[in-house]
Amino acid sequence: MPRQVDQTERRQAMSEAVWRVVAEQGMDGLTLRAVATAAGCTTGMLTYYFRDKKALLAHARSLMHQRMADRVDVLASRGAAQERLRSVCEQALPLDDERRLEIVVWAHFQLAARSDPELLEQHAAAHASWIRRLTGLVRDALPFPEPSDLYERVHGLVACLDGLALNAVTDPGAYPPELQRHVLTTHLSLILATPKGTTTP
Amino acid sequence: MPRQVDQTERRQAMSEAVWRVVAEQGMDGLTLRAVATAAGCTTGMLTYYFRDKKALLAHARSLMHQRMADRVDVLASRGAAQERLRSVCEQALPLDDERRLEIVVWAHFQLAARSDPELLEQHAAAHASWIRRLTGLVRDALPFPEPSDLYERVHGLVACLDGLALNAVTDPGAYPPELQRHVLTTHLSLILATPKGTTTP
DNA sequence: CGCGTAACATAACAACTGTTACGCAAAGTC
DNA sequence: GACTTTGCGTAACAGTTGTTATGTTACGCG
Repeated sequence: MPRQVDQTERRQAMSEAVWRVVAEQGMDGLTLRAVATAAGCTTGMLTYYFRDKKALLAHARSLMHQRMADRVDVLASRGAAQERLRSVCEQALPLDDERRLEIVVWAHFQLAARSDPELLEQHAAAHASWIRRLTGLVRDALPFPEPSDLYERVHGLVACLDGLALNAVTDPGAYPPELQRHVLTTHLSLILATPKGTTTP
Repeated sequence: MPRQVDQTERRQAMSEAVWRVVAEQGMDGLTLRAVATAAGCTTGMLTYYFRDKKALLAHARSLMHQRMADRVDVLASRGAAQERLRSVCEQALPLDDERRLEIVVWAHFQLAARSDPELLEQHAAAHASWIRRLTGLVRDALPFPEPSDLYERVHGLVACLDGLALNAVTDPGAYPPELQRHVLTTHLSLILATPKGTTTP
């Protein structure tokens, strides 16, 4: 056998190059040559490790989902209930460069899923899993009996995280990490401090 | 003078074709030929009314922003304070096909603005204006003195609307209009029914 | 009734795209 | 040391892209 290389490592490096290109140029700037340049290799190497562009994109998406899930898994198992909830929520915010990159790419993938039924299915599954996880964390963190509108509260929290993340990566100057944390703190307070909707419709 | 046409109307029709293409195919599917097909004309006609692709995109974006602003203007001036707030918020949610289209296109433009300083500036201005408008509406709707965390509450509301809209257009089946309205109701209740943050950090 | 110009359509152009084929180097086996 | 196979670079290919140039139509004025 000739020289051996770590194929898994190569594929990861190329997927990370995909992330960088998507984050900087968007989906319409995602060309094989741009990825090759970002990865410091040639298009021939890309086609050697991936059948076609679609396979490269699928791997890049899958790897990102896996990394995010792993990080959340760790955070969701340590600390008190309210601390676990908060730390997991912060993982969905672009508080540093790494998460900023992830969120931009994630948003692009999410929008791209709209025109690809296969991607949409994967996204829907991941989203449902995310909702379930946050529901459990919110339930554990509640200092009072489970309210009847828990379902809506969690969906509101998820939406707030996604929207805040999207706005923050679009205009980072207007959404410094402190502001993001304050908004999250306020929202968590409202959710966890109001026992039942004294609704004013 | 030869036959006269309403150039403004033509430009609007072409911009609306841009919206449809972006909503269905994304930014990387936005080609002049695709727009021409969607508009029922030829690429020659597109280049006759717009210098280049960038000008076409700029017009499409500008027209969309103007239409959204006009609709909000009307809603923000009729009814009681809480009703105005709610109706304006609902304009940011994909509750029907028209707004679904707008929100998808808006999201694509927002992400695209990340790699174009000029677009980013326009987006930032529009976003700041949106925040200001909602701040006023929330202030009017509050049944108690202005809380110290009003700024964070409004940003949380805006984020919640954006995130909810994004998730809803991505997977409409999982976010029927009723669910969107319930989430909005719950969130508005939390904001308007809790006088001060009895914060549980 | 010409006829000039606004309002288009058609087509050619170079640049760029994903994909495929081909070539070569090097590391291990015999 | 010949030989095979993995690992990769180079280049050619057909298709698509935005842009430009060149026709062609038809309306309204004189």
